[in-house]
Amino acid sequence: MKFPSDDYEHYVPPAKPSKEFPDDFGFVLVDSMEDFIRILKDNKDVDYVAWDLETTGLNPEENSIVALALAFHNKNNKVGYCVPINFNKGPSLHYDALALFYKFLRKYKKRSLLYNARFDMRFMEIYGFDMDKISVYDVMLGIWLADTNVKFPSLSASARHFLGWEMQEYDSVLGDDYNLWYVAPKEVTFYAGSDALATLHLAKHSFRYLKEAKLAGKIDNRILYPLMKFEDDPLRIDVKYLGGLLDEYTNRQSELEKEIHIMAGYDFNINSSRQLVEVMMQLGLNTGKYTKTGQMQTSLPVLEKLEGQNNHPFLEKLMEYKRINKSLGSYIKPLTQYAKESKQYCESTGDGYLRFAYHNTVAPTGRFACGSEDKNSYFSKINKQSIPKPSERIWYVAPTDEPSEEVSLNEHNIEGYKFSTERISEDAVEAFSPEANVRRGFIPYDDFYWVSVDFSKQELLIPTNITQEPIWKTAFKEGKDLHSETALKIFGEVDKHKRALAKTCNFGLAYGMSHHTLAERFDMPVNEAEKFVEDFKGTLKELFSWMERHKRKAKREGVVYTSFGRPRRLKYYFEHESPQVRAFGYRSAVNSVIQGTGADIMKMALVKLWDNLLNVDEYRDDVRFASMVHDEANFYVRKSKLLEILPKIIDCMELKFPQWELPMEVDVEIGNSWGFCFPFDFKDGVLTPKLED
DNA sequence: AAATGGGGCGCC
DNA sequence: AAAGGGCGCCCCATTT
Repeated sequence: MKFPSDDYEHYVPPAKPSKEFPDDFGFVLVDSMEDFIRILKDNKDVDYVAWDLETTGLNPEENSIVALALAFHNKNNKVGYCVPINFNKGPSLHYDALALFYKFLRKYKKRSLLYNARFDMRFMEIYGFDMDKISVYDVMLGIWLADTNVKFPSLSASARHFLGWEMQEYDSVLGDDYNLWYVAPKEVTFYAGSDALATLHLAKHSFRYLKEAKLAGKIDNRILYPLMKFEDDPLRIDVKYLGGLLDEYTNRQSELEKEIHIMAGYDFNINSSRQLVEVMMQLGLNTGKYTKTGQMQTSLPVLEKLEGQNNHPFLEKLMEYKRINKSLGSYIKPLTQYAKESKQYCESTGDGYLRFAYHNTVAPTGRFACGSEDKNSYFSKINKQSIPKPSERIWYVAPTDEPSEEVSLNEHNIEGYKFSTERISEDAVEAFSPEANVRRGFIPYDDFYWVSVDFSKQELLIPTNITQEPIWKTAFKEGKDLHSETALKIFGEVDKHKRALAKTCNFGLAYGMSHHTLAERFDMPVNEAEKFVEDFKGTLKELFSWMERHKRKAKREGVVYTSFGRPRRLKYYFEHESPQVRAFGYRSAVNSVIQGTGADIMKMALVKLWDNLLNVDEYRDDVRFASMVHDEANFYVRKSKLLEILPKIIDCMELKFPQWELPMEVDVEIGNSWGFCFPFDFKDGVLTPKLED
C-alpha cells in the first residue's frame, strides 16, 4: 500500500477558491531602470520582500536569469512586479537591475521571502551575489511543516490549497517557445508577478507552522545556505577505477546469464519477474510467497529462504546475478557515465566530478532525501545515500614509516599504520573488503584523507534519552554492548543467538515490528516469538511504558513531535477506516520521534560544523564537507592538518542537550577513499586503530 | 515516445 | 486482516 494514499486529506483544510485573485491584484512590468529605482525607493521601509527568479531552465551552470519577480509586504500587498533581466525581445534591464536589487536587500536589511530558496540563491550566487549576507526565509519550509506527509509542496499546489488561488501554468506561458527567453516580457508579467505574490501571501500561513516547529523549524531554515553549498561542491570520482569495476562486473554478469540460461534450457530475460517465475516453475522451484497481484515472489530474501530447503544450483547463480545486476545498473554504470559526462572530467587523470541533490521537504520525519532533480543535469541521477557497502573483512594492522597512501586495494597506509589483508600482525580491525567496492570510487583531493564520522548507535541512544529506560541507560553509561545486556536481562545468559534476537528486537521496536516478522526472520514458531516479545517488553519496562503513553497521546492529539519540535501529523491515519492504515499510524507515531529526532540532531551538527569550521577562512583550505548519509558525515581533510581538524569535527558533532543525560557520541573512520576507511580511536590528541576485541 | 505502477533492492 | 520506519532508482509491463 502507498502512504499517504491518493485520497489523502491535508492536515490543513483547503481554502475556498478565491474570487479576489487575480482581479483585485496589480501586475506591473518594470520596463526602465528609472521606474525600478523609484519602486525600490517607495518600498525602502517594508520589512519583507518576496521575490522569485524566472530562468531559462533549472541548471545554474547552463541556464540564465530572464526575470526577477517581486512583491513587497506593504499596505496593500497586492502588486506583483516583473523586472525583465534578459529577454530575446522587449525591454531588458540586465545585470544592473539585479545588482541594484541586491544592494537594496543589503542596505536596507530586507528579509527575503523565497519559495524553494536554494534554487534562487544558487542562481544569484552564480551571478556573483553573496547570499550568505542576505536574510532569507524559505516559505516552502513552513508550508511543508504544516503537513510533512505531503512531499515537496509546489508553489502552485500550495497557493491553491492555502489561498484558493489558481496559478497560471508554466506551459501556458511558454506556449510553443523553447524557453522563457523567447517569450515577450509582457506575457511573463502575470506569471512572474503572481509567483512573488503567492510567496508573499503564503508567508503568513508558513510562519505559523514554522513557529510551531520550534527549534526544528529554525534549523530547517538555518541550514539552507550551507546545504546549498554542500550540493554545489562536486565530489571527486575515480573514473578509471570504476571503469575497471564496470568491465569486471559486466563480464561476470554475462557469464552468469549464460549459466542461468543453460539451466533453464532456453534464453530469457532474467530481469523480467514474469519470465523468471515461468522458468522457476519449470525447475520446480517455488518460493511459496506471493505478491499482492498474485505473482510468485522472486526477491532475494525469499530466494535465500528457499535455498535453505532446496539446494538447487539455479538459486545460487540467480542470487549472484541479481546482486551484480543491481550494483551495475544502479551504481557502477551511472556513476561512471555521469562522471565522464561531467564538465570537469579529465581523461588523463580519470577524475570525474559529480554533484548530489539533497531534498529537505520530502521525508516526513525530517530526514534529507537524496536524488536527482527532474531534468536537471546539474545533479547526478544517483541516490548518494544508497551507494552499496561492500562486505566486511578483517584487516591486519602494524605501525609503518611509509607515507599515507593507498598502496594497493589490499594495502593502505594511514597515519603511521599499515592496514593489510595479509596477516602482518596480531592486531586487526574490521573494514570493507576490497571486492566489489563501489565506494572506492569516491576519492578525496590529493593530500587529503576521506574522513567519515558517524553518530554512535544513534537510533538506540535517542530512545534511551527520551524514555530513561534504565537497562539501556546503564549499558550506555558503562560502555557495555547494548544488545548483549538486553539479552542478559531477558534470558539471564547470553550467546550468539540470544544476542541476535535481542538486537533484532532492539532495532525492530523503533519500527513497530511484530512477533510474526520476528518468527519469520529467525525461523521459529510464532508462539515462541510471541513469548520472546512479551519477555522483551517485560524487561524494558520503562521503554514500553513510554511507548504506550506516547501512542495514546498521539491518538488523542493527532500529531507527534520530535524532541526538538518537528511535527508529524497522523490524524488522517488514526481515523482511517482501514485497520492497516491505523496500524501504520501507530508505528509512525513511535518511529517519527526516533528517526526525526536523529534528523534534527544531524542538521544541528551540520549547522555547527558550517559555522565553526567549514565556513571559517582559517580552515577553508584544509577541510571540506563531502557528503552525509543520515547519521554519518564525510569530509575531505588535509592530511597534514588532520590532528587539528578532527577534534573540531568531533566537537561539533558530539552535541549535548540539557534535557538529556547521555551526550551524542561519534565513531571515526579515516582512509584514502570512502571504500577504504579504517576505524580509529581518538584520545588525548592521539589516533590509534580501533582494534577488534 | 513518454508516463505510470509494481516489484525489487541499495542505504540508514 | 495484516504483520518493519524512512528514502530513490532500475527494470518490466502496460497505458496513453
